Amino acid sequence: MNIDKSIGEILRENREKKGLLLRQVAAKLDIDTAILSKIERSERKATKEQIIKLAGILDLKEEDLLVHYLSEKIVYEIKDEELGQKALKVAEQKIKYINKKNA
Amino acid sequence: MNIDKSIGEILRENREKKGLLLRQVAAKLDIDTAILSKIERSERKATKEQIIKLAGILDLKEEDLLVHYLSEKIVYEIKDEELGQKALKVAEQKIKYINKKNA
DNA sequence: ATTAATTTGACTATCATTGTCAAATAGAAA
DNA sequence: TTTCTATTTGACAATGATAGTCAAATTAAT
Repeated sequence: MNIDKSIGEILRENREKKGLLLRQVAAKLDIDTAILSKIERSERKATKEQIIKLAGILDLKEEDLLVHYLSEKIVYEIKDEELGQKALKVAEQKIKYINKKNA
Repeated sequence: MNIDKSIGEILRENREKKGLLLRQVAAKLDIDTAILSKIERSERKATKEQIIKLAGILDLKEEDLLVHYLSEKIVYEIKDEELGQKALKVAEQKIKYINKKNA
């Protein structure tokens, strides 16, 4: 998994690799070109539905793209927090605990 | 760290341990009693500022309470996600990467 | 049975997010 | 250059989520 690239960069690279225009991809997503431009430059966040559609349009593995997307949302939420790293570790434990309980 | 208790439960336990009423604590937070009641029963989320104040009012370690609070927000964000656990791990790597870069 | 404390639910206010649109800029091709 | 197309920018509107108030209903303690 590409830890060092933003999801926006990945989307742009793959769109260009396929020779598609912002306009064309935006049309398939049923949004304005401006938004997709912003998503690719990390100025806006995509929605989950858009990510799923983009995986289809750009022939990317949906699961990978979603993991990337979700992890970016998590990072965004704690990026300015002193205690972010600690909170992440505790969150992991909590999730494990919840999953165990519901197993 | 108390993985198995919600932050609401911790707040309630410690409020009662100190013999304080919802009304009294809510007044110090400058919010309606109803909200604090909901926070303690996990029906609403507190704000970061409220958590900080509560640590002071209830003599809890601010850092611990904040870590609990942040981790709960993270868990909330991915609790319904199939890929939540994977995303968490990737988020950790990304944070490490970011911190290394800014070191 | 009263009184005080908490809970519930309907409602409002505020704020973040998602989107549109049009104008500005950048890039290619003539 | 000019011209045409693609992308970017920024102001604005619509929507949705979050925080809050208030009053009535419920629960618990005297």
